[in-house]
Amino acid sequence: MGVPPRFEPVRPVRAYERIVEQIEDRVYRGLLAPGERLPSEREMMAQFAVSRSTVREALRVLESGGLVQSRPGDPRGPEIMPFSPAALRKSVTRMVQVDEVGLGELVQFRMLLESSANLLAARMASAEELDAMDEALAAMTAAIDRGYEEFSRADVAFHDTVARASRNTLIEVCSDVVRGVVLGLISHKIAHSPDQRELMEQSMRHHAEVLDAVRSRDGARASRLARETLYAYYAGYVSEAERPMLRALLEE
Amino acid sequence: MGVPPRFEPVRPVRAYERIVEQIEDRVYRGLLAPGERLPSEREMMAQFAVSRSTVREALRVLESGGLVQSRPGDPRGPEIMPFSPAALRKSVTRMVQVDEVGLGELVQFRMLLESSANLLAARMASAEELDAMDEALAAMTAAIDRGYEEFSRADVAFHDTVARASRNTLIEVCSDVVRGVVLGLISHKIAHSPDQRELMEQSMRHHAEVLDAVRSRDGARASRLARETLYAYYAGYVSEAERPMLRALLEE
DNA sequence: TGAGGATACTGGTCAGACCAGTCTGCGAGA
DNA sequence: TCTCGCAGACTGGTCTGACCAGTATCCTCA
Repeated sequence: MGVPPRFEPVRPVRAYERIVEQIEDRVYRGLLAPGERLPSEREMMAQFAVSRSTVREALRVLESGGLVQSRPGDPRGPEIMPFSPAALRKSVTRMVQVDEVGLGELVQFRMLLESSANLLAARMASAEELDAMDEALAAMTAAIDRGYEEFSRADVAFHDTVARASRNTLIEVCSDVVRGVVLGLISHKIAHSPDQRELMEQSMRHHAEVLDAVRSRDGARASRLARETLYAYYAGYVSEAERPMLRALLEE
Repeated sequence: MGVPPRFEPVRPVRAYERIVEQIEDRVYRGLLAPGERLPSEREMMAQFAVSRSTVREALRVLESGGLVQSRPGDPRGPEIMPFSPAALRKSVTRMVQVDEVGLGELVQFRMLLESSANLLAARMASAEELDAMDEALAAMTAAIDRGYEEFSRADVAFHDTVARASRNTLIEVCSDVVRGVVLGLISHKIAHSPDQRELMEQSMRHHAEVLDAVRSRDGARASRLARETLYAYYAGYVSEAERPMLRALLEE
């Protein structure tokens, strides 16, 4: 039953890291809420008993993580920010940029997320949430004449409404992030597509079907629709080699 | 068809951000590969024509994003790091810490990820990958007598093998991250549980079943097993109010 | 009462310095 | 000839002190 002695590699702990930890900890424990302010750099330098450069390095790290934001000239000091998926988005974007994941994997992941979101929405959505979906769909219909840019915004809003109805913040945020990255990869292709209007109308029909399935509480159908729709919409942009992995999510 | 003039809020661009961008860009375009080195701070300060503090702030941001790593005394300069899910993990951990998501949502998300991973593994796993799963399962059996710590490690390895067989890096990484966060939240409860051994043996049986389903290419069963197993294992740690959302993923 | 500017702050950047640590290469000893 | 050990030239981490361009505030003056 002897547990072998497992040692962890040690890294020198730098002063600015300790500062980051202290501030993170305070935020995590709710002692520092979004909207509240940190002391000014010069005051923190006194409180932490370090130089201003050290304080600033800590602030840069916190800022890059989206936890705080500094604005020059603001006498109230750096602001604690509410959670934002920006950091997540950046991580995923990075994975894509370094070719750690390809478009096929992204689309597959999105199929997985949206099919689950639809399933859960069909099973848990409240009457108000169903109404919100109605409105979002109407907004899409209205936007179809105002160009792809506007339509895309309305489209995103619809997906957001459904994702929110899934009652799972993680699904909501991840859907948002992955959708954003996918669109970033191919939006230029869509924007230059000759049959834009056809694409929009097709998209409309699909979304109407999804809403119908959600409204009639048919989770299985809503879930399947998400996968089929995404496949129909994106398979053309995915390399032949990656398409089988998308199809693997269709059958069942 | 008039697109309303959409302006974006402007933020002052700071010098260190431009440095971060330049380096990120070089990494994304493959001009700077993992293992390669950045010039020393003093040399970058000359190349970018800024002061060392500015270079250092840029390096801190890159380092907090896991892109580079500095080690004092290393004459080769900061190292470009391979992709690591650490940044993702931190984002998710942060969401959990600020109560943006609860244990229920985490477990639900994990059910979703692992059920998909199992499904895909059943449909795509190669013979080698099946063998690797066999080995991982054997390692678990062997670890059961060596305490929870060791067993848990083997357990993680098994899940990793399955996730890898799904052929989707995003699923693999997210599973890893979410599993880690969940375990971080409740591992102390398990470690102090009186019926540890019973838990481990139950876990073994479940994993054997999963492997069986994957081997016989029964994706639907492998997928369902993941959801059921996770529910059985974790529902007890989830608040009553959140349990229905887990059960919503069980039926079908 | 209202508009104006002085003031005291803020963060962003710079310059130059010291320290502890690591790596390298040279030379002394075997 | 080979090995060991030490000196030096680097590295990053931190500090001090300074300047600048902004912003918020308040106080004065019309």
